[in-house]
Amino acid sequence: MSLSNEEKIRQLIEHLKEKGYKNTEARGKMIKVFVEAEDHLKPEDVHRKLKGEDVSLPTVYRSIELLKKIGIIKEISIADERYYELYRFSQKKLHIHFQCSSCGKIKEYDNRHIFSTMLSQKEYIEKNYGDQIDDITIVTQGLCRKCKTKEE
Amino acid sequence: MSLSNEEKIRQLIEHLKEKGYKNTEARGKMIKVFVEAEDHLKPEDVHRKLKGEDVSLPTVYRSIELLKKIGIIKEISIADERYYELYRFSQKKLHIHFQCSSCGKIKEYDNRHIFSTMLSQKEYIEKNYGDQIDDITIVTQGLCRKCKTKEE
DNA sequence: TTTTTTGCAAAGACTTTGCATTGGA
DNA sequence: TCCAATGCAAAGTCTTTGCAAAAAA
Repeated sequence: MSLSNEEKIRQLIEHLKEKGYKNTEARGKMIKVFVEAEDHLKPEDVHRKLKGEDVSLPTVYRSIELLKKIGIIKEISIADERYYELYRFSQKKLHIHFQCSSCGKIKEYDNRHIFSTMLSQKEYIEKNYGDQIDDITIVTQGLCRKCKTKEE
Repeated sequence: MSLSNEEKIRQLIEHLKEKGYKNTEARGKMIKVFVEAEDHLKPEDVHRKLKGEDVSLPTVYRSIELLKKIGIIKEISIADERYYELYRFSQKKLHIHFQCSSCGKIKEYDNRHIFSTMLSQKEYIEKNYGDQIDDITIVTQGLCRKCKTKEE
């Protein structure tokens, strides 16, 4: 079963406090944005979603840094842009993104079969190289189905 | 069998000319840097390697853009930094990077078994989603063997 | 009250652009 | 020769920082 957004937000704010940081208005609002977005956002996107909520851009950057540090969100670099997305409560710690080099759209492959293969690769690497892998980000690029059709 | 660096450079310059661009000193030197580096470089790294060769930073950026456009190098984003590496002649069009979150070092997993699994995943995605995948970049993060040992 | 967090303005890092000059074919 | 490519300086982005004011605990 999955938690409601309100419950997730509550737990994340609890986590923030446990780590010794203050539960401020700006942080609460940003946590809400990430929980509700269920998507990867640029700092500018977060700021835009908070328009009229009086959260300055420097605060957005500072809070992103903090939320990242305590594991609430994670950073992904795609085509030299930084994106952030909810890390806790994302059942999967593995993200497979696709960016179409024609239309620029980014989507995510959410597929049980791919996931299980990737996780077995992770275990293979950990066993054979001795490194501990906490996070895997896969970015694929190419032509999406729609653009492929157009070009034919 | 693999080509010598000189031969690779020659062929890449040929490719440049075929595409209608001039074979200038700056471009030749940069191609040489990428062929010999066999590693991912930041624009600043390329510039540093050309110290004393009179290639300005704007030219480094402009040439990187060009070499990328004609498929000689490719861009990778790791931990919000842009890197570039040779794309042609890299037998593998698939790169699996690991960045240690403790010491920051970046290495590459170069392993036949992982590669073949990843390529089968690529085919699986292409068949099931209809997208055409030209490039896969995998960035893993965690603790490398050395740092893991230190922390224990 | 005390310490952390915030907004503002300014500074920084990295990247791109305009334009006159140089250089390749 | 003629157009493309380069260097320089300047302008743009995006991101970070110093500091006084405001807000949590």
